[in-house]
Amino acid sequence: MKEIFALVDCNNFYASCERVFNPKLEGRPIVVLSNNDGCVVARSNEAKALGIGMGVPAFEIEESMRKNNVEVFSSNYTLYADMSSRVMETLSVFTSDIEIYSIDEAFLNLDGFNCSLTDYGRKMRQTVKQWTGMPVTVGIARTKTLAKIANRIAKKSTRENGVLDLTDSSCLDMVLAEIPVEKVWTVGIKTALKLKRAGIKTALALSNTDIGWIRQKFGVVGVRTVYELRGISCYPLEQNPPAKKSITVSRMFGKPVESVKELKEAISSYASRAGEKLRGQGLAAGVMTVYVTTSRFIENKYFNYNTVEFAVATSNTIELVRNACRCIDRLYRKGCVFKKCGIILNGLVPENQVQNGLFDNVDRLKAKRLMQAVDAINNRLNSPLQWAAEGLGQAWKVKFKRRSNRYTSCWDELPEVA
DNA sequence: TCTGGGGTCCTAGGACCC
DNA sequence: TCTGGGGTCCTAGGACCC
Repeated sequence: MKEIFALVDCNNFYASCERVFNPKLEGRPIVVLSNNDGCVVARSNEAKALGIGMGVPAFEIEESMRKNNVEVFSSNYTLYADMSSRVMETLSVFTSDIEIYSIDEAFLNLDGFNCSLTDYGRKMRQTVKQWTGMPVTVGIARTKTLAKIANRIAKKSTRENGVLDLTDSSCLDMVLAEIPVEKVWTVGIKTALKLKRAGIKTALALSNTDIGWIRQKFGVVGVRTVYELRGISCYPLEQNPPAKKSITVSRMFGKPVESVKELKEAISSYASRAGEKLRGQGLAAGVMTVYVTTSRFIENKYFNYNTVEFAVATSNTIELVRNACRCIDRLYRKGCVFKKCGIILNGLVPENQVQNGLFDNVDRLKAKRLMQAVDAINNRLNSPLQWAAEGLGQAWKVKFKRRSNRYTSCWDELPEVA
């Protein structure tokens, strides 16, 4: 039996989140910036119309944004995460076969629905808007790749009214002929360049390419993409996402770091956050990698990393912090101006399946109780506890100068009605 | 002065074994 | 002591996604 996928995608998600709680922003150009207010990560349609590109460094367009009265926001991840779960919860009313693909996208299986899929898509769209305030677009097709394309067209064309069903469409070839090959899902910048050099410029041309040639030049990923464009599904709906294979915490510094002391404070803070993530998912890590780097944009770049293997997989913050600091001792180089460091945890295993070591003399039960107590307090009270190793001044900490309120998750920041 | 963060999958090549 | 070849496992790096 052939499948039917719907891709529901929030429009300009971060920008729309800001608008939901601030109606004055309706019709205004909005831009949301990355950590440290570094570069543009989301734009409202009005901002796109002004020619503001995705990923552009904020300092380059400061002047033009001021001139055009663009509303600028720092990222407010707490707000976005909460809005995301509201949208996903609403969507799951329409089918339980749902895959949350990213913070602002979900694939739904609409197989076997005995109704007009376009009407059903419109109903979803209206309901999400009414219940959460979030505008979404729906693309429907036989494969995930084609659903992505349907969604793209529905977003661009006002005629579709936010929903496009390409299932068994007689004009699929015409549609694909209009899609530049670099806009196809899984075709990135490098692949697009190679394809274009071979004369393949549209999604239609790609779907008509010889499979053997694709296999040789682009491996199995390329082959899957071609099949998906032909309507043969290669990527099933993933309802129970597989367990995480790695956990990363890394940040650019709010201000450059030159001392080993500050570097250790920062890595301690990230290690602590990584520990929270581990325990939140019921996992323990067997391997830890710490890295440090100077700016990518200078000569004499310095990047280096150090990896530690734990004899017994751990989720104990004290152990993570101690080892992360030892890594910093090995990585630190005097005279370098560091811009970023990070910690990556690998070898993840469920906490209750950790292999104990023969010569392990750590009181793991005691450590576990301590972590549980810390997590309980931090979860309940907006994270008042932090480790001494994280330091007090924290000048390196990420800057969010223009952050909006956490309207939905913080008592002190609820929206007020005058 | 100012350029994000967190993931996954695939492949090539080296190490190692038989 | 010398030789060939095939298989597996692991890892680093590339490419991509949002």
